[in-house]
Amino acid sequence: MEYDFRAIEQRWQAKWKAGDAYKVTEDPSKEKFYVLDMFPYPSGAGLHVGHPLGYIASDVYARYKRHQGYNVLHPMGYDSFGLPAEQYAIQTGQHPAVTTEANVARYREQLDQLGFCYDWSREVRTSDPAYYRWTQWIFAELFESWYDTTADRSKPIASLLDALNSDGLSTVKPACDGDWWKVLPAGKYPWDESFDGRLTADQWKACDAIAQSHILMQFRLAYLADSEVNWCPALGTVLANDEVKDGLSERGGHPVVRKRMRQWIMRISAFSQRLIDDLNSLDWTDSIKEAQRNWIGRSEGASVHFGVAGHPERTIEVFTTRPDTIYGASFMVLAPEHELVELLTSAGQQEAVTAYQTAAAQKSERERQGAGDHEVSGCFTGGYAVHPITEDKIPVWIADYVLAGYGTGAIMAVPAGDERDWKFAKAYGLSIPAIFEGVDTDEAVYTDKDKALCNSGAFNGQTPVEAIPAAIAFLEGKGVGKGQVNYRLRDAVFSRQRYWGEPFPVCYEGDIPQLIRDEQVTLPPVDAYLPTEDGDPPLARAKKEDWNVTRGDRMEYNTMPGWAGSSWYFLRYMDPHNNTEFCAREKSDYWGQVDLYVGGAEHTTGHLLYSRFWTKFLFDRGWIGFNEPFKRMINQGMILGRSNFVYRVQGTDQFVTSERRKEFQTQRLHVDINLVQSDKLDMEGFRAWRPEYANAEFILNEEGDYLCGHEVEKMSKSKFNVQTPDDLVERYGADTLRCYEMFLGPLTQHKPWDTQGISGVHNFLRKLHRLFNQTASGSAATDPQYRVLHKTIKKVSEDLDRHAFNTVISALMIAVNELLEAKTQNAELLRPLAILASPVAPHLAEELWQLSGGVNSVLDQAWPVAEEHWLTADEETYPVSFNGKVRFQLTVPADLDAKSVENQALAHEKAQDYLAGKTVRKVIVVPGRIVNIVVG
RNA sequence: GCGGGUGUGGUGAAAUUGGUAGACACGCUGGAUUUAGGAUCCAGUGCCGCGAGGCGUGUGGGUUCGAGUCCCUCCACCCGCACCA
Repeated sequence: MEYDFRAIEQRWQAKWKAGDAYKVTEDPSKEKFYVLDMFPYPSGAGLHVGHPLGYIASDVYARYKRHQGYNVLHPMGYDSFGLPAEQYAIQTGQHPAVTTEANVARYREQLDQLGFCYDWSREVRTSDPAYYRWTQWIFAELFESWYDTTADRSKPIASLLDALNSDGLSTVKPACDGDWWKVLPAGKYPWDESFDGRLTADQWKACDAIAQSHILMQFRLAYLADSEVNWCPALGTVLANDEVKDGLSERGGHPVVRKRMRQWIMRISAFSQRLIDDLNSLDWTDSIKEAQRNWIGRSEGASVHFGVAGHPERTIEVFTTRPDTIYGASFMVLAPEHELVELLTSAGQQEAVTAYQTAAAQKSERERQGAGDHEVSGCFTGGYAVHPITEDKIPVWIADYVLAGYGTGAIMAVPAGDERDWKFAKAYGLSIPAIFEGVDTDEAVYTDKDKALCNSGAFNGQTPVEAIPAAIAFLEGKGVGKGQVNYRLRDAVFSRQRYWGEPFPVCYEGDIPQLIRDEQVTLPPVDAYLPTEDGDPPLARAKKEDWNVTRGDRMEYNTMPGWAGSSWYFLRYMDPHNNTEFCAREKSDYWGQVDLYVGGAEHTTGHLLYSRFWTKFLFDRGWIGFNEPFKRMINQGMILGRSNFVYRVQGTDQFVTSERRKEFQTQRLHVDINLVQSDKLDMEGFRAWRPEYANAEFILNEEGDYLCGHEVEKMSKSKFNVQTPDDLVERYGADTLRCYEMFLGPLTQHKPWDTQGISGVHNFLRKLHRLFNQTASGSAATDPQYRVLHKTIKKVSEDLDRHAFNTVISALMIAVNELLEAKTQNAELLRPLAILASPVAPHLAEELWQLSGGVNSVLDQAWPVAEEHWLTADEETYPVSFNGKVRFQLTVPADLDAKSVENQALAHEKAQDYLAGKTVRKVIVVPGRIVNIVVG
């Protein structure tokens, strides 16, 4: 009987669907296992063969865990808010929901044909109001929370109000901007210029409601603030730091500039240390953990206050990791945007400073970073700072290389010990005090830490390692500085000036935002998906009656960023239809952390950071019982395309075969891989492909073929190298495609797609099918056949445990080859093999399970156990080597002791050739492995 | 510059604790068969050599009876971050 994969796959997909085979419910009697895929953004292009790689791997693992008796949660959904649908809407006027719906349907169709074991009753879509209602709820709870830095926990805002009313800020330390009282919007506050942030209960109570709400805003975890944001004019929206690459937007590659805007912001920075510390509890690769640490960017050092000459009441605060080098600070540099620039600038320098500031503001982020080559530029303010120890007056400059967004936006420049400061000093002729013993820092900068300090007062003779803590203590004693830990991680901008995202559950009364919590705010229809003429976001176009809720003076016009919905979706799968909570605590207690998270490595840094942040927040507030979302994570490698090329002789319609292209001046052109078989071009097909090739003539090779060139590169439409899973499922079946993608190589590695190899895997499934079709009643299984089975059980189980899916397929191939060779006909023996094959080839496995007399579905069969006695052979064959070179094989009884093995090896007739005239110095016998005879 | 990773046949790769390098496939070569197909079956296939044998896991060294695996050096490529004080 032929392997009719179409009939088999259709039959079982229909039966599984009819029987709800993949539906799971909480079952306290069973141990749970949560296997999650990164849910896709449903793009219009559909899936290519690279997309399902991770889905197949997680599916295989989920099925394996189910066989092992776990209650497996394996859901799927869509990250369905996003830019492409909106941009399509801008162009066509079609509502993004319509585009999204169509794309989702297409994705579902493609996913279904691969036979995944998703429980589709748990599907979520981030753009579904029933879902984003809870994204809005989490936002609202963040708004209603503050971060207690003493307890290192998020707490409800009510507890902060209690504290403010009774003790002001004397007993609580909420996470906030350092100088929160300086950035308050205009209003009436009961304090004067000298206020330093130590708010008393009386002052608090003396504030009116508006002032109180402004103050409270400074402590909320979701807060509104004017801040420098990454503004992308082409996209008309702000972007988060991780959405900007090299000063260009990640999507579309448009220039990004800095702009000051009032935005919703998430206080993720309060979680910095926990986000670093808790990485230790996770089973992730070092590279992902490192990327997280890198992004958070912790550095230890000191904050130091320099005086301002002529303004004894003001100080310039800087952060430094090298407080030991403070005696070498010969000038200061402020970011051009620094608030003290105005005060410091002398009349004579005013013009130059303003020009420099203007130029800096107009530069794009990319230009400002010098696009890699770090040119020095700066401008003297004309003002001076006072060194906190020597009390010398040192000049203050502004320069691009000091970033407003890091530290305090100001540095003490130590040219002797810092590369950039040194370059800057050289460029502008500033002094470079020598502070390292025996180092001429006039010639080159010295950044190592193994020379003692000099010209450094009390620190003279100490190495930096000793001097750093000493310097911190000294500065603290003098009251001009203190030890400090700094993080690169900034608070995350949470507003987007787009239509296709979650609307905020917020309205405004004046400029005071009010939460709307009793009714869900849904996206109103708009007449166009572009900003208004006043530059307001698209939602400002909605008329009052278009909103389902209108309150206050106006609604919030911004929407939430793409990462909002994807930061908690793994929780919603646990309780997807709950309309009173985002997820019932009993459900999240049962399902717990994601045990295995599979996805691409491309955009994970931000996603992981944000999901971890929200998870910690929800944990702090007691809504879930774990503080990290993903216990273990695997990044699948990218499947690369294999492009084909034709070579057109320049200025002609002639195309030359790859072997002879050097004889001509040619132009290399991508050709559709569907027109190429084993690099041979279908010339007729090529002519028919595109009108400009209709008259193509070919210069062929000796065999009369046209051979195409090839190269491995990313799959993309424009390279005509996209392979869709649909074609392959049609031709070989889902099981073949699943097995082939797993067989291709280690999951985590990038690898080129090569359709040719698929025939080997397809053959394997045909042979497996044949093996079961040759069973005969009454035929007994032999011992060697049992050994093959149990060896395979062991190998497949171990390989699945360590996610080595490629060798699982090899092991099954070997088993099938050997069992066919051994003419196995016993159904009893074969049945466990169907279970072993079921994770990778579920349809065929089910068919063969039934065929071999299995009861119920193969899906629920217990995973077979390898029996030890079948794993040991009666005889053992040792490779016998002389001085490490294997010379012959020696077969002995398996239970023979090492000494006897040694004797037999030495007595072996072939050994005599190698022993002649030599003395045996040593014999090593590794039981079950090898015999090595050392002669000399 | 910093951090992470990878280098093994013509190709994808295997070798889990140091123990026969190249399993399993693809491709290729030869043969058989055939309803001529992108089918099936058999044999061969790391390199050099007629052979015995020698050489082989990016380079060079080291440890060891034994190294793809451990240590040091250098090289190449890929990915992430990057004027972060």
